[in-house]
Amino acid sequence: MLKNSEFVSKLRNSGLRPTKQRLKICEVLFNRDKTFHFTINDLAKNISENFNEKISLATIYNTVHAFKDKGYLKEITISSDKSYFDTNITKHHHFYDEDTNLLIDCNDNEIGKVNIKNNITGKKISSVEVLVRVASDTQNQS
Amino acid sequence: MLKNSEFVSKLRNSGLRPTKQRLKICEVLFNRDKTFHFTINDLAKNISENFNEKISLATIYNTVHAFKDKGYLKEITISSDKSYFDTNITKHHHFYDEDTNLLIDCNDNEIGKVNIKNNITGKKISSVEVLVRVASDTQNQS
DNA sequence: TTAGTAATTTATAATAGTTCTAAACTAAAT
DNA sequence: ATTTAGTTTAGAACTATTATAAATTACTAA
Ligand SMILES: [Mn+2]
Ligand SMILES: [Mn+2]
Ligand SMILES: [Zn+2]
Ligand SMILES: [Zn+2]
Repeated sequence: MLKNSEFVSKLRNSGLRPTKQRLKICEVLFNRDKTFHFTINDLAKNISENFNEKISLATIYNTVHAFKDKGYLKEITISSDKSYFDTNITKHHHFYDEDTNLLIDCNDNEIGKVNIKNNITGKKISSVEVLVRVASDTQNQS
Repeated sequence: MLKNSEFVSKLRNSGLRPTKQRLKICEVLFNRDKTFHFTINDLAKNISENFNEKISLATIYNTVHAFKDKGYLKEITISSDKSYFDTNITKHHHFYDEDTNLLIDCNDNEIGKVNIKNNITGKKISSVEVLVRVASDTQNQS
């Protein structure tokens, strides 16, 4: 629930010029109560259907990647043919519903802390992500 | 370390005809001591460089997917632009070295059991996968 | 064996997500 | 105002993957 002037500052502070396109994307992504997951295609469709503005696909890609680089979005990879982005940038895990293709955040009461006992020598852990795939109880095992 | 006649049975038992191409792919994938991770491209290159046989890319895709469907391979998705396959079909987790783009299996002494306290109602867990991204200790935080 | 058939392979086209290009446009600095 | 560097854009290019449809091969049953 941030307002326009806050987005302007946020962008300026990140070295990104507050253009009309970026502000619209900020509004769509960050001006809401709850975080959510989206694909580039979702976002493009959302903007073109619900607003008069037409933002080119290239700009949507550029902006989403810029926001990811600045740490305002996280990227979640579930399958090789689609990339999901997450406006929840806190450390958390996911359920992936294979029936609906929907990503669902895990709370700490759903997945306990992952215990990493040994790491690769000379390397630093940059992230730890758990993906729990779930599917409808019926129609299993092909 | 399986031999040719074993691959023939394995394929027949799966309802797949033991063609020259499938047997060659079995040999490359399964006739070794240790499991490993590969991309379709790795596999295609491996076959074309190390053997006289020329297997079309379409057949490599078809075969790898057939093997995955039969449970002889697991697919691991790390980034949206490349899919990895794993000849280790046991439940296990991975380190992903962002410097070298290499996947490394985790042993149970490296990552403890993931504790899933609550699951989505009406859904069955089909897999639980942990991916630990690691990178060189120097040159962090862009 | 020898057809007959269904499965498989293959080259190639098509598709889809994403990145690149280079020209037009815009925000900020002087 | 003018300049400059950053940004947007349409469209081309790229890349991984899937689809197509004709040729080939593996199996079946006479
Ligand atoms: Mn793709
Ligand atoms: Mn792609
Ligand atoms: Zn999330
Ligand atoms: Zn593995």
